[in-house]
Amino acid sequence: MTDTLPTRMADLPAQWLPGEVEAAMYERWVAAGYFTADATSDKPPFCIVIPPPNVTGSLHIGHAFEHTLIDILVRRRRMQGYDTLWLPGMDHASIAVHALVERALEAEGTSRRELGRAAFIERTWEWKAEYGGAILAQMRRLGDSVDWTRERFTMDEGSNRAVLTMFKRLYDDGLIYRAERMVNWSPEMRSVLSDVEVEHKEVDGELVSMRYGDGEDAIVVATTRVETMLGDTAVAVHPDDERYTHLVGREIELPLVGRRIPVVADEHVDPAFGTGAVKVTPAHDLNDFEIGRRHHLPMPTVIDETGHIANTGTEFDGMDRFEARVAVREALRAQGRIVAEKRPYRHSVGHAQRGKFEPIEPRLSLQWFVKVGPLAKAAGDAVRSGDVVVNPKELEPRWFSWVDNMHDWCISRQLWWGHRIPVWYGPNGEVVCCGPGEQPPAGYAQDEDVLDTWFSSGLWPFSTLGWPEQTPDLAKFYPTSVLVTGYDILFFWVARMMMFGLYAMHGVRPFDTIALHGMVRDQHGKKMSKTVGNTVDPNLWMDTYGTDATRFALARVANPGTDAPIGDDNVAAARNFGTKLWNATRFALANGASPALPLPSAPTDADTWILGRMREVTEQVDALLEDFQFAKATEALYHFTWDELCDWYLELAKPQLAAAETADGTRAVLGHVLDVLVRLLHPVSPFLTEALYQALTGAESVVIAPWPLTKGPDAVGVPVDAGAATRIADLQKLITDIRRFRTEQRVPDRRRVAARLIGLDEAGLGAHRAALAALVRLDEPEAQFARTATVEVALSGAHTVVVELDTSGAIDVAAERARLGRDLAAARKELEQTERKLGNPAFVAKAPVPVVEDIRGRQAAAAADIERITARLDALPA
RNA sequence: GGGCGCGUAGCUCAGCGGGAGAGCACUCGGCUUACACCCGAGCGGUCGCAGGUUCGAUCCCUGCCGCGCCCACCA
Repeated sequence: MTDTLPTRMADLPAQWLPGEVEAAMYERWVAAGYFTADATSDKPPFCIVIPPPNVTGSLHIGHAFEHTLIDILVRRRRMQGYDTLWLPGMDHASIAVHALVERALEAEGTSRRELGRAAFIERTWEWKAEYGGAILAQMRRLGDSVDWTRERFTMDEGSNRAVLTMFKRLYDDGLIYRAERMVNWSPEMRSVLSDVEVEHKEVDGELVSMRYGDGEDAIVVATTRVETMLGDTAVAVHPDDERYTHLVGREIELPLVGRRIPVVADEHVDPAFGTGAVKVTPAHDLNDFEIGRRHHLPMPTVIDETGHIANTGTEFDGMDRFEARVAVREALRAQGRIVAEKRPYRHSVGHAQRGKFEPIEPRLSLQWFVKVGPLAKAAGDAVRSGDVVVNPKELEPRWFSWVDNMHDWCISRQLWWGHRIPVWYGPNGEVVCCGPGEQPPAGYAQDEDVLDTWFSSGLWPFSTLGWPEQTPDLAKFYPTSVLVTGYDILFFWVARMMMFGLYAMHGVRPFDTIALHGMVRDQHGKKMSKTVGNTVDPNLWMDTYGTDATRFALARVANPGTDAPIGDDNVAAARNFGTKLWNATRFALANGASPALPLPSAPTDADTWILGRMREVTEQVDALLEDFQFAKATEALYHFTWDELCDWYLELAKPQLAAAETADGTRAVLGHVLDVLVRLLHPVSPFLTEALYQALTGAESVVIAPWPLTKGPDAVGVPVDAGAATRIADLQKLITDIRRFRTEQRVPDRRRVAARLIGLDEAGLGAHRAALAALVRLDEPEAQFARTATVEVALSGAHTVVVELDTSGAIDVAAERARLGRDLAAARKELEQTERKLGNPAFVAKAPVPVVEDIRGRQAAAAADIERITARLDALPA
């Protein structure tokens, strides 16, 4: 036996292809230019734009998951003859980078403020270069077939031009404005956050009721943020609330501060909640801000940008907001003004999603906004009209609820890392917005703030293709084909790309399909988190089980829009699968299999059956991948390979290879099926399949091999032959039943048993005598044959094969009785069920004829089984 | 409060109108010349509960119980 594939079992206990082999393959693919797209070719385009991770310095499992799914799509399209372009843009993720760099600086004993703006930015570039290189290497290792030559960074020159162009256009169209609004303020970042960056979470707080005013003027209000009372400028009640009509319009004294504040009537107040009276802090609460606007109240800011009390003229100035909460409460208590306290009081508080997850502070401040109305409307309409498809469709309502109710988008950030807002202020209050190449008049000062990360990220589908230049890439690859991302990022990124794409590209969608995947979870379906310690490192999996196994395992749990639970066991199973395929191919090659051989003109049933299944599976996998059903496609390949090809065809092939008249045909079929299988598997497990494909075919690379077709002259496999399929199914049943008998009779696996097969020809299985003998270790009966046991197997078409065995000795009657007893019970259950149905006149009258016929057939078979098994039981010695 | 979804074998999940499935785990037997990362056989489920539609419901409808996620300015 000559192996053309090495047996790696001995030297590589963990995985088939060591990292160096994978790396060498990857280099070869890159050098051969397989990953390079050509905008001038006439091949159809397939383009995916994606942000690689570039923040933590290590490939996160979520990114490994997403990249695997994208690469599967891209590799399949490449094999189909598309010009594939997987364009990596580099995310600058300003807030996260800012937070991480600040932390790094803190560890070095310095700070952003000490460094100054220019030095901070320089330090950030260094930091990103350090981590960026590491992460790119890890992504290449994952096998991503990315065109790295077109890598774009969102803060490079081209990106800056795109951002400036976009900002200027929106500004000139009146879609960007500056206003003083209630914003989500992060005291830690000292920056504003957009609505989507705020995560509401239930926390145990306190609800404190306190009395404002005295005597007749007394009115009780409640709050969860006592410290904000320092900024109160009114108390509001419902206009129809008779309890308070006498107070409306009067002024009462604000405790601790001593300011006189009015009692106002406002529809917003719910008279049924609490006392029906609300304290109003217009500068630190959105509702209060609206009330303040309606009643022209002053709006003093009493919490500064660092989260400390300020400008109240009280002893609380300079106190942290949480310290002040306690201090103010106790001061009020000292005055006897605390009426009630509820603690703990569960309520929802907004937290900064990035950074340290601290509670955000609503705060009135001057910021830049994108007027989102017309943009969001277009984004909704694009999906409504079917121009853009959301997959899976169940997530569409989420999309609509978001884009149809979007608030204006706050785009300014008080950070130093990011695109700076291109607006300059003149000495006399002039405001100019400068586009690319434009210079502000001398003496003007640029706005200090930078843009939200998602402003530049929203431009990716076209900025990475060269926009605003009219490049060949842009002409060919826009709109891009599909956006693959997690549902968690639908609003952050996808919505922004959609709005900006439709706006900048004159109504042309940025992508045809939004394919949403779920989040990777641990093996128990729990969310992965660093604090719980259930995170997994894809690099560790690649070390332990190999890249292909890691990719296969990830794909195998990827159902659209659904979370993907995965653990070591899944990856080990995927590794085992690769091993199985590897060994099957070794066996085939050692026996001279080759796809170059002509398929046999007189195929056996097994040949016809496996070739028919090959075509079916190809059709299935192709359709499933087209529909982003990665898990099902992978599952189909797994079961075809293991349960059908390896467990049955390979075993049936052994006697065929031993017989001269079928040997060549078997070699051809084996070669053909493995060739197709390896090509179908390549998008999922690229490295393993490259090795196998080259060994099988001697061709240059599976990366550029044709994707298997099921139609036309190059269709793989053969059309399904029902006759062959039935005969193989019968053969399998026969073999399984005899094996079951052997196991239960404790006939040693290795021992050959003489057997007489009756009715084999009548059942159409005459040709399979040799296979049967080989697979269940039967010998031809000889002169001294003495039947000691009989196994009867009911097959299709009312055929029964009787197997008389000479087990040379008494059989275990009890075991045989138990086996037949189980069969009898099953048959009786079947008979009972079918008779119940057939006994129902309504069923016979109303059910479709084929269904009734099917039940009749099953009833007859069950009845025959019972008779046969009963007779067999009776014949057993007592 | 609104929206989406989920409760199926010990665990994680497919199936979604006519005979209960997979992977892992478990039991028993095997180093059978591709593979012990393996082979063979097996155990294991009133398909959350209650109604309804239907000849027929794990599958469709309604309600309930339990759970998850997203959105939402109620002090």
